[in-house]
Amino acid sequence: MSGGVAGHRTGRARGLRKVPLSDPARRREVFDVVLALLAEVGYERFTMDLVAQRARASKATLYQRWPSKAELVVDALQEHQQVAAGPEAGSYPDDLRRLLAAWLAGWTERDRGLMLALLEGSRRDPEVARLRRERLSRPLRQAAEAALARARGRGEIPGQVDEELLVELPFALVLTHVLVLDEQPSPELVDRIVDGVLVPLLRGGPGAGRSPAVPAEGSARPSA
Amino acid sequence: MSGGVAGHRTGRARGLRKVPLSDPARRREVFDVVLALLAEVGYERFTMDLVAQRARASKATLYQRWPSKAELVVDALQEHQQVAAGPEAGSYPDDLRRLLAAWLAGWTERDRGLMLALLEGSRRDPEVARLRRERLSRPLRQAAEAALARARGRGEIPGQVDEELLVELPFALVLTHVLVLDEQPSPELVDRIVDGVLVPLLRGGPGAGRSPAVPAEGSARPSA
Amino acid sequence: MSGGVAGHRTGRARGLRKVPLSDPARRREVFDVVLALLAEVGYERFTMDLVAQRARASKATLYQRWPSKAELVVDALQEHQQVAAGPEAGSYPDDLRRLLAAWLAGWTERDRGLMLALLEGSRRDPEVARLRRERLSRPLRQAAEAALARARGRGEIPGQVDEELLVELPFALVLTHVLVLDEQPSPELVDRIVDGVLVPLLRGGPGAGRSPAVPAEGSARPSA
Amino acid sequence: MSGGVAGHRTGRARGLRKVPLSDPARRREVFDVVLALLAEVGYERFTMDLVAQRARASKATLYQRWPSKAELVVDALQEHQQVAAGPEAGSYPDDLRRLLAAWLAGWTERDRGLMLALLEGSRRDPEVARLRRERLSRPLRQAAEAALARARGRGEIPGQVDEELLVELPFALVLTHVLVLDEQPSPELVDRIVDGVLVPLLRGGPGAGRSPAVPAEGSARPSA
DNA sequence: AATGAATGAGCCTTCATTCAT
DNA sequence: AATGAATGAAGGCTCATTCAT
Repeated sequence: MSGGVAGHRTGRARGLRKVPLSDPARRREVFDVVLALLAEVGYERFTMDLVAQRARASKATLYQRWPSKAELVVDALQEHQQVAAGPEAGSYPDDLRRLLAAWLAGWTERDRGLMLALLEGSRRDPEVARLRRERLSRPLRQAAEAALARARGRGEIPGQVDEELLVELPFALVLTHVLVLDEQPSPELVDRIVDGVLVPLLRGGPGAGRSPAVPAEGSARPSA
Repeated sequence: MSGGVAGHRTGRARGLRKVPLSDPARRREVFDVVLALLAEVGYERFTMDLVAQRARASKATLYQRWPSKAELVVDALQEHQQVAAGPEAGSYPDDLRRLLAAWLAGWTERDRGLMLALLEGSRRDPEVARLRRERLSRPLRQAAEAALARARGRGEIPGQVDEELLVELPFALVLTHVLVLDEQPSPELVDRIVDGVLVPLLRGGPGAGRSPAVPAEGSARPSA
Repeated sequence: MSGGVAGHRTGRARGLRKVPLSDPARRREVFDVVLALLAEVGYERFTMDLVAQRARASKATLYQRWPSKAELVVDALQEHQQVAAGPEAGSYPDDLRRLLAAWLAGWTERDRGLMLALLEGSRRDPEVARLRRERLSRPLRQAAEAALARARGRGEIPGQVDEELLVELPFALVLTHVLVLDEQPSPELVDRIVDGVLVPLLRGGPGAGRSPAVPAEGSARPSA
Repeated sequence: MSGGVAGHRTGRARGLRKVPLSDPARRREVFDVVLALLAEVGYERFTMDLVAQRARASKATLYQRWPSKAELVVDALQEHQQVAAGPEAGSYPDDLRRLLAAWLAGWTERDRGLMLALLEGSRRDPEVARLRRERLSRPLRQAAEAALARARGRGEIPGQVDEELLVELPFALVLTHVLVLDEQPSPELVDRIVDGVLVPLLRGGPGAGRSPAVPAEGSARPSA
């Protein structure tokens, strides 16, 4: 009664014991379906029928565990959140490089769609909106702010720079690339953001921003 | 009472003269309803019934002018976009300040929702996606790139700066504030972006870069 | 203000004087459109919009002349009827051969569809049903009955033969081929009916049915 | 009165226990409604709403079992068809007499309408057309052709007779009476067809044709 | 606890018909 | 007399949710 969840399609016509939704693995299975669907079609076109079908459960069963579509979505989203581990490098740019890399590392194709679904669902369901803020924005922001604090301590931040925007900057750029430009975020993008924006931005300050590999301009690609 | 087969409905509830949709003012009226609705509920939950109701038209009438929901939306969006007139100030930061200010000037509460609806609709309808790129993103980007070209001509852009990201930067920050942080964009935000990010970013000055007149890349075209 | 109707599409963008529906040629033009449409899509899917579009008239104009879709259809059908000229040959089979040939001669692709439309429309509109009986069934039946009377006079009809069915026979076969088998009626079919059914049927009788070209069996094709 | 936002509708009007569509009897019930409706109004005016109403089911329920109107119609028609058991009498006329009697035996008033609906639906939906051919026309035709083969074996068919038309003949006459003449088919009609047409047609006897055992053409197969 | 089945309330789109010019 | 435009009433199909087993 727990066994490897085994979500394959290997002709499970009849001979599969029904796994209750109370089983954590089964739950995860459902969440996977939910997240995949959200990413694929967005919040509004996400239907309980689709979930039931793909998760090989009946809608009634789903409704027994989650009282509404909104709650199922929120619950799935909640579980999904992986808090980025706080990095600690020697300089703000490098801290950010790691932070962003860690953030993007967990991204699959679907997270791009999830991002959109999250924004879309926020309008319909305040709970989704809260989740968006708490789970997506805040942790990253906090990690970035911690890095900022360290940088400030080291005197890396020029006085003229708006610190709040500085923190938002990298995420804003990634978001724009993902949402508006339909791009899949890449490690190169991280480097371009750090070397092409953050480093120059911090240069004027006391700490006179040191930057590891400075690739002049454009879509630089430090080959090592 | 309760018999009566059909035929009641005391025509034209509020003494409103029938104004044809061909009338430009009436069209604008409908577009206003469409945009407001889009902003309120998003693309999927936007219904023709709602439009008809609010615009005091019949669905059939709407369908006479626009062959589908998608086309009505696209048409309304199209009409709505006012391309910001190309600013021309003495410095890149000031150019951008004007550009952003012009962009945000037309923003009402609803434009946040519109932005989201556009993103949402893009996934469902390729036509909406195309529109978003061509009519909404491109003009802004071009204006910003023109400003960049002039700045480059003046030697304002340090060589290390990633020019593409530089162009995206201000918009990305606005977008983030609007979409993710639920903020209404304000003139102060513009100033913070310009003074707290752009200016410091460009501080290195010409010396840090290369010769003043390098048209590097993009569709930049030095003023001749 | 009458001129050759000229129903071509030769770029009649603007420069075409509006021809009133009172003009007989214009009426015929409309009827042509109606009949073509009926044949193409049947009675139910026939729409006033389609008529208006193809006839380059406005629906309101059509409604001015014909108070309803049903009446337009009926009127068009009425005009369309060409009464088959009564033939007069030396024998019943030859009479029928001519009669059927004359009937089918006027058939175009569209008449097959019209036949169906007529049956379909009969259910909805009693007037169409009446038309069907009066205009389609009766004239043919009368011509055939006249031929039968002559044949009877000549002693061509064996006593055992059911005369009513004998009259219906050829039409029934044509109808079946057209409606049920989706075939376009051909001159060969007429010969097969006359030589392969009528002639043998009359053989036993006093007149001992003479038949011009007797092609043994199957889909005979008298080459001359 | 007139206030109340929603939620009235005193459930299940007539104390009808909810019987699932999976129940065969319930299915038959729905099919009865479908067939009756088709017969009454034809294919185009047949609506899912009407079916739902009369069958006391909800449209959504119907759509759960049948993915489209076309499929519901086809399914109902399919179930309805009872292939006439192959008769086997001593002579072709008697064989046909039985075949026709069996065919018409199941006919109710509504089958006339059904026939029309089938013809009508065939134009709109190829699936209906296929069904009509395969399920309705073919079985009859095959039974008739089998009878013909036996008759041929017995030397009943005069050589001059067009065998294909001979097979179609009785059905064509019935169809004409039913569809064009608005008659309800009666046992008398069968006798008139057999005695007044078939018998005289075959009177010439074997001598008029050729040797008794000529399997000429078609899918005829002399009884071993 | 899981599920097959049912359903009210829409949603997009179309059609015959009527107005106002 | 002709037409551009408007519209109530459907019609096919879908979705979140609830029953009954």
